[in-house]
This record gives sequence, C-alpha cells and structure tokens, in this order.
Amino acid sequence: MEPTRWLTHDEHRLWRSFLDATRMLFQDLDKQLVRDSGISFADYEILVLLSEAEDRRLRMRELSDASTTTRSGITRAITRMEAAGWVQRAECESDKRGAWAELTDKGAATLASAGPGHVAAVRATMFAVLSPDDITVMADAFTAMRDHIQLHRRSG
Amino acid sequence: MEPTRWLTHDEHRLWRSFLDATRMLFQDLDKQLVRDSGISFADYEILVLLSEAEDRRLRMRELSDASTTTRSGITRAITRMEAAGWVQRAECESDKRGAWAELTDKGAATLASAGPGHVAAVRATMFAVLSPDDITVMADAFTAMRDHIQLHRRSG
DNA sequence: GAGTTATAGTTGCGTCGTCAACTATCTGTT
DNA sequence: AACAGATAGTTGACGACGCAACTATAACTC
Repeated sequence: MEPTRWLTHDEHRLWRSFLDATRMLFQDLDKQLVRDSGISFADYEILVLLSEAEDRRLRMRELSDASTTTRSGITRAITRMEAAGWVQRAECESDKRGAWAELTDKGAATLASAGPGHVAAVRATMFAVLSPDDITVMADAFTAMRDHIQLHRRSG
Repeated sequence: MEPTRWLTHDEHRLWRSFLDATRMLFQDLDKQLVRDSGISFADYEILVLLSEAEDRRLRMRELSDASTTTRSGITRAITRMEAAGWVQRAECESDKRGAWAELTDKGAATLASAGPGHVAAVRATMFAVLSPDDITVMADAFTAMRDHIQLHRRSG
C-alpha cells in the first residue's frame, strides 16, 4: 500500500474551482433553457444528438452511449419528449428488439428556437473568461480525459 | 437582436469534451466512493466541508452555499447523514432560527477511511492526463469562471 | 417598541435518474 | 437446427434534489 499522495496546492486549486464552476455552470444553463424555452438541458442535448444524426434518428442504445446516461434514463426521457411532441419512436426493421427515436418537425423547431439563447448563455458563462490559448489547452485536456476514462472503464 | 455567434471549431471541441469528460468523471468518482466506502460523492463533499470548518461544524446555510446545492437539499442530506451517524445537529445559541451541523467522530473516521481511495481515483481519472502547465492554466480558468458566474448571478 | 421585511430551516410535492429484474430478440457454438 | 449466452428496450422500486409554501426568529424602520 503506497502512502496517499494528497493533492498539491495547484491541484487542489484546480479541483475545487473545477467542481464549483462546473456545478454552477450546469445549473445556470439548465435554468436558462427551462425559463426561455421550456426544455431541460438534458433534453436539449438529446435533441442536438438527434438533429445531427443521419435521418434525424438514433437507436435508443446509441443515445444512451452518446449522452452518458443509462438506457432506462433514455427510455424515460424519450417517453417524456414523445409526449411533448418533440420525438417519436419508430420500429427498427433490421433488429426487432430495437427502436428508433426520431426527431419530429416540432422537435426541430423547438431546438432551433432554443439554440441561440443557449449558445449565448454558454458564451456568457464559460467562453467569456477564456482566451483562445485557454480554449486550445482545455480542449486537448478534456479530450484526453474523456478518452482516458473511457479506456479505463472498459478494462476495469 | 444580434445574429447568433455559434461556436468555433475549437470552442465546440472544448464544449463537447468538457461535457462528456465531466459527466463520466463524476459518475466514476461517485461509484468508486459508494463501492469502496458506502458514501456518495455529494455526502463526501459535505464531510470534507465540515472537517475543514472551525470546531468541525457549519450552519446549514453555510453548507448550502459552499456546496452549491439548495437549502432543502442540505436539510435532507444532513438528515440522512445524521441517521448514518456521521453528523449531528446542534442548537445555535446566537441565532434561535439556526442549526449547526457537526461532524461526529464516526463521520471523521468515515472520511479518513474514504479519503485515500477517493484521492487516488481523482488522480487516476483527472490528473493522470494533465501536465503541470495544464493544471495551472485550468486552475486559473475555472477560478475565473467560478467568480464570473457568481458575480453574474448576483446582478441577475 | 410596534410593525414590516428579510432570513434560517423544514416539508410536501413533483420530476428526474439509477439499479435490478424482466421480456424479446439476436448471435455464436455444436 | 437447437440451445446458451449476449444485447435492446422497458418497467417497478427507490433515492436525490429542486421549487414553493410554511413557521419561527432576527433585523430594520418609523
């Protein structure tokens, strides 16, 4: 058993500010979307994924992988969003177990109307304080983190 | 109405990787704590705050501010943790409305036993891929973000 | 010092998300 | 072809958290 390596001063400074800033950021983005467009941040992201997909549709499984939530979470989210008229389920011909989630015109319209306000909020809260160099460094860092965590998950 | 400034390539790269990495990171840290020490990430953070406080106690309000959750969330968390024996409520002499949340010896012991595994997980998932320069840049960036968001919240 | 306003903490209600179990279907092995 | 094991999606039970409403106390104003 190695002795514990506690965080250095700078590591601790990063860790605390990262936790605080991230939570506040997500809270504020969610509130902005709900207030201005009646849609949660989580649902907004699902609409984005669908809008970028071929034929504006994805399998439930693909959605859960891409959105970092569980399959059951996606089931419930799509059920909600189907009730709102933003998406619809469609039978999957090639795999009878499966189901497509398709973006509807209404969902696309909702996304289009929510987009500008959301991007403005992202700019106002996050990018307003970042230099171009910061953005490059952090994009590399978080890409590496994502890949690292994903790799680590498979093995252990 | 300004035309919407969508994200540049690098901004988008940062935004996506930040969202994905952050979610996976929090999920993995929570699972590690629950699995190895029977405590959630959220509760762990409350124990940390209490352990660092004078006399190992904080007002409910201070806890909710410091942990970026609502007062009602803190009420419920402290109730749970009181049942687990990690904290106890104490009457506040100087403000009859108020209540202290105090860390118990058992809570301190739980924190001490969970700490090393948690720090190791934080190192393994986050700091493993960051250079010292990355850490400095990102600590400055997130500190600025936190301050910026906090300022922005007050004004409306 | 009486009355208004603000603040501390709790609670009811609703929503969201996870886990574990389940059904239906697909895939690989013999 | 038949069966064992994986995979897709759903559901029930449960826990966590936010909002809004409520009580009690404090702080401010006249």
